[in-house]
Amino acid sequence: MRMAELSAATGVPVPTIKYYVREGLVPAGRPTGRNQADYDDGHVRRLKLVRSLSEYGGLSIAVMRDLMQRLDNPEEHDFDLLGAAQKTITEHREASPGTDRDQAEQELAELVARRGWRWEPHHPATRTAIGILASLHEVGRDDMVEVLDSYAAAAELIAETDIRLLGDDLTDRERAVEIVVIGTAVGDTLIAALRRIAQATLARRTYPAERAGQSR
Amino acid sequence: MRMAELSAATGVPVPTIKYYVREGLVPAGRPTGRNQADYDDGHVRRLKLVRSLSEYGGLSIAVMRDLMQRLDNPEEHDFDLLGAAQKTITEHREASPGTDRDQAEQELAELVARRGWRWEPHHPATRTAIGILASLHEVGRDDMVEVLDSYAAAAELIAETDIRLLGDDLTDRERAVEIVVIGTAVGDTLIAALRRIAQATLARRTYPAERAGQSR
DNA sequence: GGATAGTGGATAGTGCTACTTACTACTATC
DNA sequence: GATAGTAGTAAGTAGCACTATCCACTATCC
Repeated sequence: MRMAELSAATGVPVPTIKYYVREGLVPAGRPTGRNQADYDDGHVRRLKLVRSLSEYGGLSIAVMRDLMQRLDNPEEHDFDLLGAAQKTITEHREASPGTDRDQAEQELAELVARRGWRWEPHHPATRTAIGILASLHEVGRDDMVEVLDSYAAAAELIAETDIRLLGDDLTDRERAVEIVVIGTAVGDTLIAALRRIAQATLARRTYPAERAGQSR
Repeated sequence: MRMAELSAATGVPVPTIKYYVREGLVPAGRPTGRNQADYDDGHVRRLKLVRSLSEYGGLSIAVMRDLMQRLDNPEEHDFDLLGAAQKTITEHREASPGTDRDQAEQELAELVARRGWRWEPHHPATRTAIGILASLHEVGRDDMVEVLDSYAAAAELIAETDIRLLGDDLTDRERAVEIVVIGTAVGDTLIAALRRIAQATLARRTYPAERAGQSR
């Protein structure tokens, strides 16, 4: 397969493919001559993965490069790989200074204890959650912190599905990482979309007729 | 309150506040002289809202300007406002051409019917969900589409909490929009974070010891 | 009462990201 | 043998979210 065919098979413009190869997101083709190379289904697959992660997962080129280099490096242990993959796509944003993060941290720790989850204070997701809780207090939305348990129950339901999807077969590295990465990054967007659709329905049910939280 | 105090109260640098005022995200101060103006708690509050939405909600300046201008316009009907707010923060991304969107659309419509939700084919969240489903098929993750019902059940749980939070009192416009906007935008990130924390726990339970999907 | 730091308002510049364009020397194909 | 395409590389671009600099003016401290 030549580059034009690769481009046609994926819908990604040729210069963009060149850019991705340069950035290490997609492996180079197998050279067949001084200025000719051969691409295969693996390239098509990888390219579609990159597009999905970028379009629906919102991952940056730099994050994806990290991920793909880990994936292409056979030295990396499989289970570290999955954990690392999960952490890589969880960008940690520290709370703005001046915020009361201690109270938020304690609230989250208590929630984690109530649910019987593991408390991992340095996990980027933990740091993000703490930042959000602190931020919600700042903005005066303490009521949202109070219903945290409801959100946590839903999150656990989602996570159970995620783990079920991963299954037992972790022998295919590329496949396993794909499951984790797509499931997590694209899954976030999917869940957000489903949430909005459900919201629209429930809003109409709660505030019927012209009172509904819907235009028109 | 002068600009330096407003900056100190919110942690937002003075030039950034000026930029936000220029962009219409924050109303100008009440002028008290040729080059002096007065800011109050409303400005502090608005500034914190903007920061939260940007930092944790990932909203762009342009989207927030839209939102804030709606909020500051007394012509807008309250319930339209809420629906519009929800749609504004849901960026719709159309599927890349060449993808089989018809099949994905039908799958989603069936899911919506199974759950008794309203089918709103033009809602941006619907369009996004269709794009994701098509994309998942493209990447060969059909198994993820199969467990859609589990995700939808969790999404409904979240949406029920959202609506409960909104409550009955929709008289305070700014407050109601804040609830919807923060709840939705920041809530997405919060749920994503909780999901990852739950995943880490469940992964360890499913793949114990060194097999856990966690590095160290 | 005079130095100094700060003010609102405006324009221009910065750093970053994700591509695009343009170019070169070469090659497959009609 | 003309033409379109190829790999590889360097330079350019568009958009975003600020940030810096400037201006005439003003509040405040010593």
